[in-house]
Amino acid sequence: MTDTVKPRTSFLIEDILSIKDTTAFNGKCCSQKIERCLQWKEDSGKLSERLYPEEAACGVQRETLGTSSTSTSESSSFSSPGKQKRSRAAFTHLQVLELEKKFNHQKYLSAPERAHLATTLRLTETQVKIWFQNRRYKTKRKQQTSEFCKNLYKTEDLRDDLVQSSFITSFCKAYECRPFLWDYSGHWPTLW
DNA sequence: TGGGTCAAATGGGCGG
DNA sequence: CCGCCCATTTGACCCA
Repeated sequence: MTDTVKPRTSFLIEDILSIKDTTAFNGKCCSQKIERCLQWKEDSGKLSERLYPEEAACGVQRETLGTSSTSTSESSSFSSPGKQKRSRAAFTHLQVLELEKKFNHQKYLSAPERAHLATTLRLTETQVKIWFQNRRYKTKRKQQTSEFCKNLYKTEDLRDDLVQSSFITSFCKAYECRPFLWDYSGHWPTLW
């Protein structure tokens, strides 16, 4: 895996505005989702099974996961036909703690290691894989942001100016959340 | 209760 | 085909 950083994507205003419209359920994905769902069940084994509402809408029944996902939303997500919601497991503190511990030790897991960790934490292999993926991305983004802000302070030489430095701090936070919204090609960063 | 934030999950693109 | 990165969506939670 390389660590090369792709150039930041530039978006047109229309692109940004259309983002919300791209999330409608796409029927074409159905068979693919069922496949994923079956993979999920395989991953889960005896420990737990979870199917997404979307798959359920395709004729597959859904069960709960052994993590602390709230049951209120679980039941409500099926009460309104036509509107499918995906469920989102909230990992327990212990699970996160163990994942973090492992991540601090190694950023990438081999398949056997992942399987072992998944069994230990009562998670699926997919969940562990995705968690590590997200964690690496988060780490990288944080690193990029701090690097970026360091340069910003340097170039603007505003370390002693309280008002402007607090502006930069706010900007850095905004940049970390949604870097694609900003254009930093000019003297000061501007929204696209 | 609405807005902000966090993080699990999705999906596209890519490389091995 | 699988795992990765990346960007994004979205459910859950928190707080003013």
